[in-house]
Amino acid sequence: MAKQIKAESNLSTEEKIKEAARVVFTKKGYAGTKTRDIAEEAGLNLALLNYYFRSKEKLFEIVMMEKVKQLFSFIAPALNEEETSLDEKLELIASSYIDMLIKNPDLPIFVLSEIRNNAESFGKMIQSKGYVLKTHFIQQLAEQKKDINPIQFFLNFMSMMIFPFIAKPILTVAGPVNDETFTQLLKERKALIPKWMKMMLE
Amino acid sequence: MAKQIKAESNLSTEEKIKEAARVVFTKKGYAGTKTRDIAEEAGLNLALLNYYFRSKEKLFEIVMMEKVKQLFSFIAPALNEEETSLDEKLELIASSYIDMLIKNPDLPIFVLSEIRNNAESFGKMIQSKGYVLKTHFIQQLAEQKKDINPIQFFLNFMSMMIFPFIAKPILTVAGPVNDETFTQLLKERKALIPKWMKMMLE
DNA sequence: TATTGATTTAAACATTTGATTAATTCAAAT
DNA sequence: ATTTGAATTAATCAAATGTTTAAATCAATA
Repeated sequence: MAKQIKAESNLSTEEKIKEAARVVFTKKGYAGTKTRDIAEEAGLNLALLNYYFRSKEKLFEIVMMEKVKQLFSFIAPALNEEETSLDEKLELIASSYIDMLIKNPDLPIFVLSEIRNNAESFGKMIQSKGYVLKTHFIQQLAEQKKDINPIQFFLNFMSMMIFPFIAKPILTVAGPVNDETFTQLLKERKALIPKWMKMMLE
Repeated sequence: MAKQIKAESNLSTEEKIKEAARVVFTKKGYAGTKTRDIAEEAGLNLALLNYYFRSKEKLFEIVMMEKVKQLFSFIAPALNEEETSLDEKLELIASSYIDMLIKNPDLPIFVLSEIRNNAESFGKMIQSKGYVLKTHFIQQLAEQKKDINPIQFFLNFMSMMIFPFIAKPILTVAGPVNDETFTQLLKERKALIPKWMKMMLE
């Protein structure tokens, strides 16, 4: 029995291709993805990729743009929220961002590897340079604790949220972690990371 | 003027190929690397790759094995050092590990991406499963603070050391960081990370 | 129903890519 | 100097891969 690639759906052909491209590109990266992989994943004829999207590269750019947004623009607004305290920001961001990453565990490693391969062309995708340092989040941080470098603090925050997803393959292969315990670990981190970040401020 | 790929050297042909393979594989990943790239980087005839190493895959396995060792076996012994206190371990590991990463900034993203693409086959490269949890480091941690999950703590430690190198392309493109300030940031972290880790234990 | 244009398909094309081959060069041993 | 086997090279091969083409199918409209 030939394996069913995807449940038939009422998506448009164009959208089916895009969705398949998301799946395959995210899993295998640009260089590792063959246009035939995407066609098969979508259950569609190979020529349709070029019919709807001109080229592999154009299709990739669309997916990449989406994924960069998904990874970054998620945090940006929360950092600039005027209403919330620094502690609240840490809690809200950690909780929602980790939830998002649990649903998209391949997202960080995908975006970060691809950016490395093509650093220049992603300058455009990123909004104004130095945005992070001008946010309310950083202001609040500077007020509360003057002797910590805001970049270092922010880097710690991002590290602790994102790195586990990048290291997941190692943790499951080498360490005492399987798919379930990994998710459990991550859920715990939603509350733990803000706690640890606050400890660093004392 | 044709660009000089590599300074002539007295390395053996076999070693020249391996060195070129290290450079190109680490920068572009397995799928993104063409055997002709490696030959050109080495300044050698393409056929020599197969003459000395049978295939691209075999050559890759050799390089990958090296790089996995470089990334992991560096920490393993230090974690099990009987002589040093927990605080000392944090300081020694952070300092030497970050130094190593400054010299090999592409190492983490390379190894972690490739493992994702081929998780199974790297189970063999990693030593005994659950090694980390049996180390002296973890014992000391359990004694000092019983209410913290050792995996979480260790994950934080690794996150804060490794993640900045993975995020480097973004930091330089989007943020207020260039190559010099990045290295400076990382040097500061050699002393800061142990300090933060200790704060988490209070 | 016939027509028209969009959509889909199988086949083919040109290039890239990993690998091999057969000839040549080189260095050491006789 | 000759011989011998290893090392190197240019050329080639076969498969993979991104793309295009021309024909077939479909759906809407006249």
